[in-house]
Amino acid sequence: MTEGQAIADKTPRTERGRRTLRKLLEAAAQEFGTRGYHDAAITGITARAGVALGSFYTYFESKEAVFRALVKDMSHAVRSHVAEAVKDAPDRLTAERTGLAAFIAFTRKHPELYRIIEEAQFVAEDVYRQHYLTFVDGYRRNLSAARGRGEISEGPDELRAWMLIGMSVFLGMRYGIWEQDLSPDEVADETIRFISEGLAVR
Amino acid sequence: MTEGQAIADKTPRTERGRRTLRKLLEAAAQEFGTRGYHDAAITGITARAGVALGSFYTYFESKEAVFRALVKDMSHAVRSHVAEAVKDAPDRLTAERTGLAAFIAFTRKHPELYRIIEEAQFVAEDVYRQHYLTFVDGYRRNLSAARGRGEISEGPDELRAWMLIGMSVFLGMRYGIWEQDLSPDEVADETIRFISEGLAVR
DNA sequence: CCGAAACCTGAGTCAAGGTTCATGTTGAGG
DNA sequence: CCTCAACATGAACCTTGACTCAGGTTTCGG
Repeated sequence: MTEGQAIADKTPRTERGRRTLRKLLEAAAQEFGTRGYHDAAITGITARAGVALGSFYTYFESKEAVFRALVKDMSHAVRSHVAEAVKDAPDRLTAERTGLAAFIAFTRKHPELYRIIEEAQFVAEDVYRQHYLTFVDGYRRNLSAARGRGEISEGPDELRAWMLIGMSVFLGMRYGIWEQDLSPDEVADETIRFISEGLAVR
Repeated sequence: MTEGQAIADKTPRTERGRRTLRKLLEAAAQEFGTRGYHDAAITGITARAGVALGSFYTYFESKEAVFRALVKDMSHAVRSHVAEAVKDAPDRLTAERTGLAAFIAFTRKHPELYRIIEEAQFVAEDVYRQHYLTFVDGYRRNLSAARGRGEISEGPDELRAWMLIGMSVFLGMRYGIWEQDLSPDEVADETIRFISEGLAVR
C-alpha cells in the first residue's frame, strides 16, 4: 500500500547505503564473472565487497535478483561503449568497423562482463532477450537510415541486424576472449571487407 | 592398473546395460534441455528413464559427467545432420544455403539439444570449445577448397568460418527457437544473398 | 545348472549454500 | 544531544540435491 515499488523498495536512502550498494554490485560482477552463476556464492560476493552476509539482503531480494540487476547494467555498459565509439562515423560501413573493433576491445578488457550477459541466457532468459532485442532495434534503425541514404544495398533490416550481431558475438568470443592472435582492428578490417563485398567472385 | 580407462570403466558389458545407458542419456537430454544444468536433478533423470537413482552412478561418475557426454553426443548430432544435408551441393554457396536451412530446422526440431550445447559454455568450457573448434575446422577446409575452385573470393578462411558460424547460431536462436515468423528456407535465402553480395551498393 | 560378474535398488548420508533474524551501530534531522 | 530510521552484523536455520552403500536380482559363459 505504501511502497513505491511492487513489493519492497531496496533503494538506499543515504550516501552510505549507495556506497555499499556499489561495492556489492562490483563484487557481484567479479564473483559471477569469474566463477559463473552456479559456483558463485553470496558469501563470495560479500567477502569481496567487505561487508557482512546479511547486508546483501538489505539491497537484493535474492541471488537471482543481483544477477538480473547486473545483466541490465552490463547490457547498458556494452551498448553505450559501442555507441560512443561509433558516434561520429561518417557512414555505416565505417561505423560497422569501429563498432566491431570497440566491441572486441570491450570483451578483451572485460571478459567477465561478456560472460555474465551470455550466461543470462540460462539464468534469466527474459533479460537476455531484452538485451538483444534492444540491440537489434538500434541496429535495425541504423541500417534503415543508411539504406535511406543509399549507403548500403536494399535488404531486410532485422535479419541483417541478427546476422551482424551474431558475427560480432562470436568474433568477440574467439578473438577477444579465447585467443588474441589478431588485434581488434585487424579482425574488424577483414570483417568489414566481408560484410561489404561478400563471398561472390566478381 | 587393470582398467582400460583412466580411472573407472563404466561402459556397459551386456545388452541390458546398453539399453539402460541409452535410456539414461535420452532422459538426461530431456532433463537438461528443459530445466537447464542448474535446475536439472539426477532424480529427475532417473525418474524420466524409469530406473533407480543408484543406477545412474553405474554409468556416470557425476552430474557433470553425463552433461559432458551429452554435449559430445549433441555436437556430433548437429554436425552430422548439417553435413548430411549439404553432402551433394553443387557449389559452396548452395552448400551454405542448405546447411543453414538444415541448421535452423534442427534448432527448431530439437531446441533442448541446442540449449545443451550452448550451456556447455558455462558448465564444461573445454567441450564447448572443442565443439566449435571442430566445426570451424571443417568449415575452413570447405572454404579453402571452394576458394581453390574459384567459387568464392579470396579471404581469410578461419575468420570467415567464425563469422558464418556466429551468424548461423544467432539466426538459429532467433528464427529457430525464439520466434518462427520466417521459415528456415526464407532465412537461408536472405542470408545467402547477404553472404554472397554483401552490403555495398553496386 | 552354477557361480561370478554385471547390473539394479532406494533409503540414508552429508555438505553446501541461500535465506532469515535478533541484536547492534551509524548518522542526519529536529 | 537525542532519536529514529537506515544500515550492518554473522550465527543459526533449513532446504535441496549430489552421492554412497549394503543388500538384492539378472545375465551369461562354461
